[in-house]
Amino acid sequence: MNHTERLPLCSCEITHQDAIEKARKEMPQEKTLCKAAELFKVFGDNTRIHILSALHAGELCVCDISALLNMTLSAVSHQLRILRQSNLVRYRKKGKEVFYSLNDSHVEQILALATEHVNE
Amino acid sequence: MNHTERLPLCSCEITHQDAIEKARKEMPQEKTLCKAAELFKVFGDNTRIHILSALHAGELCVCDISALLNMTLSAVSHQLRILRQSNLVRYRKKGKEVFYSLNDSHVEQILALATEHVNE
DNA sequence: ATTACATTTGAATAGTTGTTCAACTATTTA
DNA sequence: TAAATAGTTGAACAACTATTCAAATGTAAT
Repeated sequence: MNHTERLPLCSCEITHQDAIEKARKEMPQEKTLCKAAELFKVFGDNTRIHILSALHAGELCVCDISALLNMTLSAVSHQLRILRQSNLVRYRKKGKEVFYSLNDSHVEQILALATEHVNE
Repeated sequence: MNHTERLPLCSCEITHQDAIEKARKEMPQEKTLCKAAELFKVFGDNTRIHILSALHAGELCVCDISALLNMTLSAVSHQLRILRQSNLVRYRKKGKEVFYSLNDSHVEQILALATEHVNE
């Protein structure tokens, strides 16, 4: 018995092995896809995409974002932490204020492509 | 008393009104951002992004996808429903089989941009 | 030092989401 | 018509996530 054989979880008998092999070869490597999913997960939240979109116009302090989105400072700060951890934003401190800005030109491209898509 | 006045949820006194106004003017409209967030939410799942990536190589039946991702038919079918509802995939039936394929060239562009991003 | 204020953080909670399991369609074949 | 098979669907459960609240930082002004 060949223990390296994949045990298919589906009960299908008919699979198109050539098509499957083609897909397997052409797909990006596992790690890349996982990272991409993580990236999209960050974009896939209404608050965060509003923050990113706002920062596209220029840097803002946490208070500005809070006022702009009409959300509590705490909620905004929590989301900013996630954006920081994903390296999508950077920040600089000036006195008591913290100014955030976009960290990566990819962000703007991805945003632009998405808004283009949703506008058909 | 002006009831149209926004009640800021943050306790900040210092906001940069000009920066806020600039952001407000330049941001896409609310509906667009929400739709974009919904789109990214769909991309932001490991299973779904694997499916989309696999379909980039060509159409596959549900059983193929199930075998390729080593997941149950049911789990795959549930995710395919979400992809269908988002108009990201289309399908054609042939006998008992259902073949899925990508529905939109934007999908491929967004995927490509994301993989480019995660590879620094 | 003390106060004031912008921001962060941790815990708690409510809501969302992905997978599984079992039952159900729909199509083909015998 | 009956059996077999590819796929779908709904309910249930576990895992995750966004917001709130309260408390804690850190910086500037008094």
